[in-house]
This record gives sequence, structure tokens and C-alpha cells, in this order.
Amino acid sequence: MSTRETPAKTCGLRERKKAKTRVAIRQAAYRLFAERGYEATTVDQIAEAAEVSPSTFFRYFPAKEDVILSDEYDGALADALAARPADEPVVQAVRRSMTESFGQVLEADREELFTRIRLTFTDPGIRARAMDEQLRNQDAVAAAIAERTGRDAADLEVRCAAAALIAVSMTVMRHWVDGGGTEDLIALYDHHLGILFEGLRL
Amino acid sequence: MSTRETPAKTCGLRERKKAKTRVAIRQAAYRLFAERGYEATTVDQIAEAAEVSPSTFFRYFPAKEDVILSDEYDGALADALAARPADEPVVQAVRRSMTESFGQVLEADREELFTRIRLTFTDPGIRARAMDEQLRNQDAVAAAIAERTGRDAADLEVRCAAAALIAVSMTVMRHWVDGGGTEDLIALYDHHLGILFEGLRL
DNA sequence: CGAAAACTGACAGTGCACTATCACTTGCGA
DNA sequence: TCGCAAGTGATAGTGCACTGTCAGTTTTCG
Repeated sequence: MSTRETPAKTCGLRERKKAKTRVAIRQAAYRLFAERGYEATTVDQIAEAAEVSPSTFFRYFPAKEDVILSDEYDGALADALAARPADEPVVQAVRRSMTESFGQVLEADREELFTRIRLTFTDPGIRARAMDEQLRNQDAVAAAIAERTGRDAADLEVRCAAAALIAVSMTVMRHWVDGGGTEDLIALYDHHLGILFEGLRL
Repeated sequence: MSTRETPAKTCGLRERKKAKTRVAIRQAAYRLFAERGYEATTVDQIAEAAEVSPSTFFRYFPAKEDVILSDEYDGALADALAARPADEPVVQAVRRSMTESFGQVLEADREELFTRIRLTFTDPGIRARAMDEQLRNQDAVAAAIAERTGRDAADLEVRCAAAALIAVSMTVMRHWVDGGGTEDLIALYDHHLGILFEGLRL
């Protein structure tokens, strides 16, 4: 797991320290989660590993589970989608923005991303929290599709399309971690997202 | 919420009592969950509402969260799929088994099903547990597809197809509860599953 | 009916997430 | 450099999920 998380863009010493502490806590937490599982890891252990007091942990994260809620990556997909040229066909836009936003993170933090995704699928405690993110992502994609096609974001067909996209995305990730992260995630993505648009041939 | 849950097929008085208690606990739990939310409901409250002792609660359900793990419906989809004629094309088989297995439950227990699905999407505590069921269902469908097509169940394309199917299914359910359960679930299902096979036209 | 087995409730106790308080330290602006 | 605000740690305490034990009751079976 690398050292970087959010590039501290503020200059004050205080702010920098806070950012470092936040990262330290999160890294310690993920390391312990990976070692012994989410449920089996206590807040006290995380605090000790991060060399802060339990009180401080709760000052940074209102609850234990908030350590895994994806502040950083959250909305990345939606942003990438919004950034695609407006005249690009939806199919392309979705595919590209997914592979793009992933490519960035992959380069920057391959190890951390891998651990994170792996735990999302393997650790029962963490897996449980994944549903929320999935639903959020679905809604974001649905909104993007709606805007691009001029359809309503509440349109069930639009929402189904978004759901299918996210589902395929999750499945590809799951496969990727099952294979130890050795395969080319971008290629897997690109191929299987394409299948969705051609229709399931079964 | 109706009184029925699992038709007690055993004859001994003991067995019948146990089944009744189990149902009573579950119903009480769901009623309270619907009233005040999963997290805000304590085991003691459930026990009191079900007129048993807290000890007894834990004898029936090893943990609070097990009250919502779907013993009854679990695997219903997989079973329905397996029961479809082997020569039926996969597309049809999946669509039919989904609408079929749902139709049965709908007739038997519309209210309970509605509450259950609604909470799955609205209550954060319960929603968290839905991911596991989703993954299980995905794997079951993937297995069924694999068997029917002679492909490998671990084949990523097969798993993506299964994931997309389940995702659409979930989205339809979500829409259904958003609309208060008034729309024709089977029709929604049938239509949107079909779209998946024709390919997302966007 | 009588003994064995299953089931239940009451009670005491543990571990952990989370809160509240307060004295102490550290960075910041004047 | 001084005063203030922000951040930290220690401590004590709460609520709830969950465990273990034991005595009393109910069901079953010979």
C-alpha cells in the first residue's frame, strides 16, 4: 500500500498534519482488516497501529465503518462521465470514462486499489457496506445517461442500463482480484462492457 | 404481513411450536424494523414483541442480522432455473424462471414481500446485508447459464451476464417499491430483462 | 406413568462501539 | 512572544450484541 492518498493541497502545518493522521488511520485500518478481517479488528487496535488515541480515531471518523466509505474515489466515475465530450455516443462515453478513471487510480495506487477491491469482495464486514456505493454509482451513471440521451434519469430503462453497467463493472473487478490482479483490468473492462451493448448472446 | 411463512410439514407438536416461534420472531422483527429501522431496533425489543425471552431469540437466530438472511426465498431462483426444460433457450429460461418464482411468492405473500423488498432498499442496516444475497444469486444464475450453454461457470462472460441479469432484477424491484408496489412486477420484469438481450440501445 | 430429552427464561457477565468531559499540548495570528 | 483556538489523550461511562449457566417446564417415548 503506497503512502499517497489525497495530495495535501493546503499549506498550513495543521492541515498537513491532519491529512497525514487521516491517511495513517486509514492505512493502519486497511492493513489490519486485510490481516484479520473487518469485524475482528477493533477501533482500539486501529488507533494503536496508527499511533493515535481511540478518541482521535472517532474525531476523524464518526464511526468505524466510515473508514471504508470511499471519500476519495467516490464520484470519480460520475465526474469522468461528465467530462466526456457531449457529442460522444453514450456507449463510448461510459466505456472510456470507466477505463479512464480506473487507469488513473491504477497507476497511482495499484496496491492499495487491489487490497481495497479484494476486501470489498472477500471480507463479509466490508462487503456489506459495498451495496451503498453500488447504488450511488448506479444513480450517478443513470443521471449521466439521462443527460446525454435527453431521457429521464428516473426512467426505468435508463436505470436498468446503469445497473447493468455497474454490475458488469463489479464482476470484472471481482474476477480481477480473483486472478491476483495480474490481468489487464482495462482490457477486461473494455471487452465485457462492450458485450453488454451488443446484447447477451446466450 | 400475512401469517404464513414456511408451511410446517412436520407433525410433532414440538416441531410445530418451534416453527411458530421462528415465524413470530421474524414477523415481530420485521414489523419493528419497518417502524423504527434495523439499527434502532434492539434484540430485547424483538424478543418482547415476539413474546419470548432474549435467550430464546439467540437460540433461533445466532445473530441479530440472521433474522433478515433469507432462509426461505434463498435459492428459489436457482431452483426455478434448474426446473426449466433443458432444451429451452437460456434467454427464455431465465426470464420465465424469474417471473415464475416471483409470481408464486407474490400471490402467497404480497404484503410481506413488499415490506421485505422495501426495507432492502430503504433501511441502511438491512441494505448492507443485501450484497451477500446478490452475489449468491449471481453465482447461482451463472451456474445455471453455464450448465445450459456448456460453458464454464467461471467464464467471465457468463458471470457478467448473470450479474447484469441480477442487477436488472434488483433495479426493477427497486422501482416497484418506489411506486408503492402498484405496478405489475411480472410485466416490468419481463420487459426489462428482454432489453438486456437485445443490447442496450443508447 | 415415569424417565429422558428438548426447550425455555432468568441472570450474570464480556467485549466493543461510541460519547462526554477535562486537562494538556501545539500551531496560528496579532 | 503572547494569547487563543484547535487538536490530542486519558479516563470514565453507556448501550447493546452476544455468551454461559442453571433451574424449571414441556414434549416425547418406552
